[in-house]
Amino acid sequence: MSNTEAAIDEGARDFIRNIIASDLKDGRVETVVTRFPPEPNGYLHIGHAKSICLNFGVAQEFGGRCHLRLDDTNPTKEEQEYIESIKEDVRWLGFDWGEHLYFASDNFEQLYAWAEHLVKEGKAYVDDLSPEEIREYRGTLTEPGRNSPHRDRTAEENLDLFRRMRSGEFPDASHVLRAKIDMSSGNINLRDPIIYRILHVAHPRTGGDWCIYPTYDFAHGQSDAIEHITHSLCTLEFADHRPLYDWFIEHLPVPSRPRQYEFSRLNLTHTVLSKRRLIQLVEGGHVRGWDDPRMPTISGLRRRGILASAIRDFVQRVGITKSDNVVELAYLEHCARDIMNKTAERRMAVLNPLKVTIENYPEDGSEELEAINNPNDESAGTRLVPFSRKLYIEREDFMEEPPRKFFRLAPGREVRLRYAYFITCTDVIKDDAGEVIELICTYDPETRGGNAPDGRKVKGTIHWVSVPHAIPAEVRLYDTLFTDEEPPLGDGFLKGLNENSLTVLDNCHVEPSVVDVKSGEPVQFERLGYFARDPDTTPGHLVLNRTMTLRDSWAKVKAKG
RNA sequence: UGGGGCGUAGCCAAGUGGUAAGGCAACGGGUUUUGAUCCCGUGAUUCGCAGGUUCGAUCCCUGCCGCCCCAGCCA
Repeated sequence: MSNTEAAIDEGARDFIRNIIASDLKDGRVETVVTRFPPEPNGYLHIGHAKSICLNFGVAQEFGGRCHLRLDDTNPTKEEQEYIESIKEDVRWLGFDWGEHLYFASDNFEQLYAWAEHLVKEGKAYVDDLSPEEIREYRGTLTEPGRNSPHRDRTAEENLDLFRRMRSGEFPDASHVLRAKIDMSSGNINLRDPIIYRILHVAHPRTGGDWCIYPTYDFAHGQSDAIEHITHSLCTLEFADHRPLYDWFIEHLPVPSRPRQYEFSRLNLTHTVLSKRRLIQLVEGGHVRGWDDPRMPTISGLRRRGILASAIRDFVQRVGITKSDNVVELAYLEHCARDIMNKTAERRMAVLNPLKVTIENYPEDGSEELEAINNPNDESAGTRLVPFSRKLYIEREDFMEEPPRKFFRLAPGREVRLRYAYFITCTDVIKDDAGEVIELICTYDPETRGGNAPDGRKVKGTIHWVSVPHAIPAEVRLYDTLFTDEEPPLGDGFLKGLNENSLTVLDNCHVEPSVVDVKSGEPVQFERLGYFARDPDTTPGHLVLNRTMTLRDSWAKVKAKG
């Protein structure tokens, strides 16, 4: 049995895959063709990742194909920069559209011809009502609309007017082309929807060729039909448009009959997932750009260090349904950690240094100790980490007056330095302000590698970096972009911004091998979390992003007191 | 008060007539040279509510309640 046959047979995972499997089984569809149709008016975010994984995933599973189509029908909002970022993000997520890169604007001539077809059939008319009048005539949610006084123009008159719209004779907003459907429909999309508007604006791809542009409703379904899309998957807010989508397919001589299915969009706690609001964060300078590691954009998550496989896993686990949902950020974090735990190599780094001198270690001595790169993957091998008399340890790993259950270093207490030796704190040096600035310790040479031949145990193991070998680094720590699970609604959402979403640490020290860390390949700093090289890194200045902390049960113990 | 969609544990989500999968979170416990990972254990007498059909209903019927979307010449 082929993979495709298996996919058809398998109890599919969601209602859309069920529909596709049965369409394939019944022979209603021979090859499944889907498409991911973003508008190039902003960067893609994790909500789009859900749609990308669905569309490309379904095509893969059922042996079909998925197109990338840019829905570029509104030149007032769209830009080339966004087109490039969309392609990059889809590719990075691991999907390939092959030869099938399309633009709605590729179809402008055909769409225009179809619009004329509707006009000739008496199914569309040119209206010269003002935007305000059109709104008034449309009625409300509970009251039907009224027919426009221009609704009954002859086909000849409409054709003439429509052609003059195209030729540029009229100013913006003076005329529109409307489908003639039903002004009293309970579905407002059917109250003679506008299908062409005049926009004297240059288009990123067609330049100055057009001054009239089709609306989403008129361009989308027909583009689907032209590309022979079989299953047009979109989010729930388009469900109301489906009758209109079907109306055009029925009344136009289109080459295929795609069907639209809707699923619910993804929502995540502690962030916002609408382009309108994301663009405000960028343009208002509340973040450092679309790819700021705090952003839920694909580019932000990538820069943060989150792996594409983690995003795919997350999206798959969350599932596809029609119910409204708000997924906890913790779920994404779990997926991110899960894959990094298995793949990320381990290193040591000290973020908030406290100096330690090993009194009984040779003055100018040093040595290299073997450390395991990934305890979950033996094939990752080992590396050598330099050790010497002067070390940095984490400030948090020492307490002068430790509470119960604190297993780390304290005066007179012995702990293990990971992969190195047992050390005992013998003295604490403070500055004039009483601040601890250095620890004097002794080490037990018998414990090299971290085990005592006499079988004695220590309660704690802490990480360290050798002072003379340390590489300085800037480390950026991130917290949620918004303080609360659900940011305030509407334009007030900026008030919910977390003031502490970014912390920059500029006195960090990492073991020498960290300079080889490649961007896009996060490493785990033992006991601290996962970190990825930031593109701000320069030859003399290493910049790291904390992708994700490790789970921290000590934090819970500490919180309880 | 029009049209469309949805309501299964804190969150996500299977199941759709035979007596409530799974994941995340949380909480216990074990292993551990990362207080990580890993492993084990703990949750719905109940599926928005109320009636009805049935030997039997989360699943079928009726009514009600709640939430989301739609009145851009945005997508």
